[in-house]
Amino acid sequence: MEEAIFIFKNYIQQSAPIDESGFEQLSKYLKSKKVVKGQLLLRAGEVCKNSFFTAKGLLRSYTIDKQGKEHIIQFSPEGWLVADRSSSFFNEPSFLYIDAIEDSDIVYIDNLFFDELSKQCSDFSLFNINSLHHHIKQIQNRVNLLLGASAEERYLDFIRLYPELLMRIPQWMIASYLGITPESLSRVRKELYRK
Amino acid sequence: MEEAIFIFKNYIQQSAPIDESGFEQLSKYLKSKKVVKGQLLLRAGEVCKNSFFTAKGLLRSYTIDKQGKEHIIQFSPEGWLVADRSSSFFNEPSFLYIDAIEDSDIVYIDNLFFDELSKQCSDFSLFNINSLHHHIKQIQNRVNLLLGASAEERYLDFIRLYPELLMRIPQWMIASYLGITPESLSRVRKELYRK
DNA sequence: CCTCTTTCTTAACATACATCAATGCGTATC
DNA sequence: GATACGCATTGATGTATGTTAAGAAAGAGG
Repeated sequence: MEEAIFIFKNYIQQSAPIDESGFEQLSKYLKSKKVVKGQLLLRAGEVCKNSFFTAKGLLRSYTIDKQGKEHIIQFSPEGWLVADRSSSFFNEPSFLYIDAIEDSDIVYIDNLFFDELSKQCSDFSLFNINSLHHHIKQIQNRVNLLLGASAEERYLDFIRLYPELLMRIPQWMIASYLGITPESLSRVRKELYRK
Repeated sequence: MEEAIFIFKNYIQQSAPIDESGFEQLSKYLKSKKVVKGQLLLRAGEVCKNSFFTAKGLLRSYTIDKQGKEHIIQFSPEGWLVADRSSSFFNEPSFLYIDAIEDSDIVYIDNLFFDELSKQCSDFSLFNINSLHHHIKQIQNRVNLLLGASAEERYLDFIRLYPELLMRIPQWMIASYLGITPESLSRVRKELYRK
């Protein structure tokens, strides 16, 4: 078994008690791929047919607005799963782009994988509902910060939540995630040093 | 059966084929209440033990930030269900307030109602997953607007999405929902008349 | 019907953040 | 090792939105 798939299997087994042969059956829905820095995995307008599990490396998902500006929605380092859930679930064109920030080992997971797994294993659908709630909580928190917190506060929150990502992600991307310009982030950081 | 409960029953039956006696059994988890304008239904810090179904009237959910400013998260007119899902699901203190914008008829739905209903009726858990995805889609869209759209664009989007609420909600609340001040919204509107 | 409160509007002024432009630094590329 | 490119920083300036304050309009309550 390829290493990326193996790592993914361990990830799944944490939430669903599936045995080797059960997993084997589902493995037709999985593809391990190496992607290089900058490579696109999903393009806005496409229907999202896969989830992407990062075995090694780092992905990002982002939108592009009318003025052509990117807005980063999420980072996805090792052990994370990323997809456009709405697009998958409703079978609608995605408005997300997903690409690689670093050379990465990714497992492409066909949506059918989760359907099958849920059928075989009720623990997994519980896990799925759990992760939907986590997702809501996380986005909701982001809305709150965007509504009520300054650039500095949002940056501090980012550091608190994702300290290990700080050195791996270029600052202009962090700025994009925070909803500010790279110049502003630079100034925020300068101000924080001063203190 | 009280009218509010009756309306709620119809709402449920749209997604779950439950018969009278089945519903009767679950009705112990339901309470119909009249609430007056301004009345609090949920306070931040409490664990959210209920969902609230609006049979008549209008609710709002909101947070209060460190500086004491309110940020409206959601409006909930007739036929809508509102709750702090994260708080209910994870059994954590809520950070939401919910109160009534108008005198309203509300059904208080104990969280157990949905648990029981899901057990009895698999269609309903499907409905539930569906609505979780809808929720994610909606919040995600809001994040996008906050990241990339001007006050005017956000206002126009609000009008597009909730035209029927425009006259029922005071403008300062709409401003709060949009993440701007009432004064700014007033200017935006003036500017729109001019065009 | 009058009073009191809340909401909306307008204006002057303040500020956080964006934009534009220049510079420097690291590091990939050949 | 020279070139070039992406990224971070800094400064000058611009702009959308916030703040404060006042008055007008609308609505609620007695």
